[in-house]
Amino acid sequence: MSSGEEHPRVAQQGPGRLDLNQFLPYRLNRLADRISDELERMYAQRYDLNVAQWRVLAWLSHCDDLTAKKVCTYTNMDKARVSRAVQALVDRGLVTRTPSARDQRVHDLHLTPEGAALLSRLIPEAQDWEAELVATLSAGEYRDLLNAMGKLERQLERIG
Amino acid sequence: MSSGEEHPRVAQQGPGRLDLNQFLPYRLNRLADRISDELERMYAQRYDLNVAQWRVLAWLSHCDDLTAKKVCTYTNMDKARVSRAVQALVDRGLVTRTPSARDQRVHDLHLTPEGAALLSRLIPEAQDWEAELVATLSAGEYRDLLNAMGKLERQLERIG
DNA sequence: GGCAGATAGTTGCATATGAAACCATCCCGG
DNA sequence: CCGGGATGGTTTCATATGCAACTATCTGCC
Repeated sequence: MSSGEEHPRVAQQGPGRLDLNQFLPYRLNRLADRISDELERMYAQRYDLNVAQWRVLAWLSHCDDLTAKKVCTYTNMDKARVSRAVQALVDRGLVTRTPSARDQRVHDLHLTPEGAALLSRLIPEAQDWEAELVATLSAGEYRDLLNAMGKLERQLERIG
Repeated sequence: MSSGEEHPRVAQQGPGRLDLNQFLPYRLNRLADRISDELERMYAQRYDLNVAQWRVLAWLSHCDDLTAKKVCTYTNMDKARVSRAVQALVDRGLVTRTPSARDQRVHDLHLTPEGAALLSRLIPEAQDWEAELVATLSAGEYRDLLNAMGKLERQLERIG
């Protein structure tokens, strides 16, 4: 760790050169990846959940009457990925999937008591960890950050 | 697209509930993923590059005398992934990999003229796209955003 | 000099993922 | 009604990835 340079020697700027540290997509990705890695370790080690499963559970805690399709749109995950995550959660008895009375194609997803119990342990841990992460930001900085991210997401919809 | 609700009905908050839209790791990941998806489409369609390959190229444009190890530490990518990305770039004649005179274990990476030419077309496109993305942010908001992200990264090092 | 451990990089293997094909159900126009 | 799409969801298949084992080289210590 102390052997190599922590920061690269930067070549002169200019056309055909890209300063990645000023390139938002790169910075955002690096940060998100590192955060994701940390949380993933937490879910995986203690609860044997992968990211997709965690997201499904989190949405189930967040809003009632969920379906796989909704999870796809909310989380931007592929429907195959969601399907497999839900399957794993059903197999573990954390979630129920029942065909909707209205539309037999749709399956309503719900937490089982076991799933709710697991979440009631996991969520506080995740929130504590997040609190520690953002401890260096003031309340205003935190608000501005979420705000800027919201603007970027809306701009993405416009561009894409 | 217009059929489903864009925003989920949110259940009551409380213990055991998690509002994902206020949960920074989730928000950050979703934003980074969406941006990444867009850029990936751009690299892939027009230049037949995947993300790992693009990152290696970008670092090569950014600083001279690079090695696979440095790419690993800078980008947080697995060394196998970097190795395969470099291999692909060498096969395509975009990058050279020569054993270092000092240490036969390390390989110096350099752009070929072809690689530099490709970057000189790709980088402006990426920058234009980024400019469009952040067009909704004021200069101050943009600076604050990068600043907050820097703080989070430093805090991550402390925590992890 | 020479062995023990570290380090750069590659390769083999198991798994996670996305795209596309597929199935079942629903909806709509005639 | 009923036939052609659309839609929710699953499965199949190819690929990308991470981990671990491995090779080759280097470094330090005796």
